[in-house]
Amino acid sequence: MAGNAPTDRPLKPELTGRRPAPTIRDVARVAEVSIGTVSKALNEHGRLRTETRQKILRVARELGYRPNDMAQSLHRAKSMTVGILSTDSFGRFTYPIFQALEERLADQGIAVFMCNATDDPVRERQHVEQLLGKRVDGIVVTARRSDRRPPVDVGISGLPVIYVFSQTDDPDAFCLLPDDEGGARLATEHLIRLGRRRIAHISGPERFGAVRLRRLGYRKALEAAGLVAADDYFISTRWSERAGYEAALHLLELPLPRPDAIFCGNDQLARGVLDALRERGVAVPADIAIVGFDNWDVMVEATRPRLTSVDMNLRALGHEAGDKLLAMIAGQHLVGTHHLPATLVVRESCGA
Amino acid sequence: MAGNAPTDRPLKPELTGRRPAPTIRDVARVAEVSIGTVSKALNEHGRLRTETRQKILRVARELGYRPNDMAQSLHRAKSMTVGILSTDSFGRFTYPIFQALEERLADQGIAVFMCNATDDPVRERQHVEQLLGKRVDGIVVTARRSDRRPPVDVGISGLPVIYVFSQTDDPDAFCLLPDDEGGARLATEHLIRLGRRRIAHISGPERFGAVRLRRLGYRKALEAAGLVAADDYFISTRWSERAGYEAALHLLELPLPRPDAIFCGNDQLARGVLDALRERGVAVPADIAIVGFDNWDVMVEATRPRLTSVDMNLRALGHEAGDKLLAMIAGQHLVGTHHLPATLVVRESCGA
DNA sequence: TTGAAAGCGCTAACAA
DNA sequence: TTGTTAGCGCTTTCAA
Repeated sequence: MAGNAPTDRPLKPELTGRRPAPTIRDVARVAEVSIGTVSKALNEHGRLRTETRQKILRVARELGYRPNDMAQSLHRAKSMTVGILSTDSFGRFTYPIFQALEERLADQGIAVFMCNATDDPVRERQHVEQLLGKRVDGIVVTARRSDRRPPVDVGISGLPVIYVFSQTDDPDAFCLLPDDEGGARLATEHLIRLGRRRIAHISGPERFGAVRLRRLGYRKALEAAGLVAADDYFISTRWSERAGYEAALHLLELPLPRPDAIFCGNDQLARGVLDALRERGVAVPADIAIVGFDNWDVMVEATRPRLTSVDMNLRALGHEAGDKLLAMIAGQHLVGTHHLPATLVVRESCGA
Repeated sequence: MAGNAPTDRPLKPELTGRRPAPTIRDVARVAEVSIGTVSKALNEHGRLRTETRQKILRVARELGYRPNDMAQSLHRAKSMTVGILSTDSFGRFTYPIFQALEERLADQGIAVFMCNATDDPVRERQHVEQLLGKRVDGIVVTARRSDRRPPVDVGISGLPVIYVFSQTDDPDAFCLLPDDEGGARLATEHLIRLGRRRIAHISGPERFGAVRLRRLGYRKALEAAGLVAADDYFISTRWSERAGYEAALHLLELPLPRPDAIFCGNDQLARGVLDALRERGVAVPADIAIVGFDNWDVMVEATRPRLTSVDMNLRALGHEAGDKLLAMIAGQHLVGTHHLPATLVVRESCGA
């Protein structure tokens, strides 16, 4: 055991220049103490002679020792990792959620596996299997939200699963969503408060739950104000600027009284609408006020006038997801669907 | 050791409903064979009596056994994981790279840790430490590309690091970038081929390497065609639609002959330019042809006419990054900066 | 064809 | 105050 040089066992550079990470054993050998003692020193556990502790810490530093998480995890039966399973190919919505979630978990020393499985159940299954093999402490599921998705099957593991920005049928599942209905209500109420009475609504395909909920919020706000939501004032179309453009032209040609406001199901639609109105010489917000949904910076700042829009607070959603997942990992049992409040960000397009 | 029921050791549901994953030991116990035999059966190694193998596989399935990757990794000194370190807060560029990379690595059974460290060196350091602790087999670094970033310090580990869509000063580093210069050249050459002679260039802030390289490509193409790049024809501004709008107006007011084409450093600028031109009654592409950069679907499809744009092929970049990282993990030693070809996607805005 | 046991790197309980 | 050792779950060599 005598005082071996640090380069004793492992540190011979291989062909690749890669070298095995030093182990606690290496530290013990160099510091001329037992493994248990090193462990004690590093984890600041029992009592040790200051001198010994110092020496161990010094050696550890010199050797570049860093405990092997896998070995630790094996021992603790806690991997300190979670998996994020996503089926959103684009990432515009899920990326902010990712970020916020990762931020929250990283604070607790938990690392995040990113798994993409765009529209491919087989791939998703492989990912889940892999995550189970890695003994993740929890799984987060996000999705493009056209519809409820089938639940993720984690077998008998009882592993915590949380659905964010996505929903599933399993009544025991825990789902976290933005408040589409509330957001739509906020937008509509704001327009009403500004004196608008003939408020139209252009939105995406009705198979999206979000579309149905936003329409619901829009309707409720109108009804609460004693206004009617004329059927012709609602248009369901694609989620694109061009669709918004066309829908706006259509609205202008209706025999109905012309709307004095249009609440759009997303910012792209709103932008198309603005485009059409400008082309037709309709003043925004003077003649028609516009409100969008998503508060997507690229869109809302580029329109003229800048676009008032509903913000789903995706980062808050991600943080909340992180907190809840941590709670579940800690043993709490959460179920049901929860909605996080949206916010209205007022700019010039609504004439506030 | 006699035939114990499957529920012998672990499977009592805890308070949380979580139960420890069955181990190979559990399988062995239930199947009434030794651990080594189970291992052989599962890994299809040595020769076993078919009967025994069948039984083991059946028991494993019934118990929901799945090998613990951490234990395997510990043994093999290969974690089968890599980390992605990103400082791109927005994700528009890095997300497609992520996806493609993850796809490639997942095919090899390698899982990806996602680490975000937007503009925070401390956080980045923590992430690197964590990844080292997890004994990842490699690290991928992506960044918002305003400038070269300091190299990631992986200590003496000799761990493979690859910089994608980002660059560092370390001459031993391996960097993978889109070919900004080549992309710009493609765009400019295309305009020249269409007969344009007075080609302006509006781009982002010059501190971006991409801006300098794209300008270089633009210039080289002009020079190769015997044209001059008038200094007034180059405008460096912010990366926004509004900036593009203003720059276009500025160009129109120059005492110079009016340009007959504008190559823009990104699609947002191009969109602002289109906006300005439409407002001024300048026909696109008849009077002025426009080409953008990024080929960002949301932009290129929404403009009228639709926008011709340079595609950096980010997914290809991600795939290539995955392949190269795998090669490095396998022991190959790669250095230097490599550029992946960009493509010109022709639409109506250039009058092809 | 199967079993036993060492070892991967670490922690923690127990001995000295 | 320090050392020894039994595991954590798995693979692999060597024995039986």
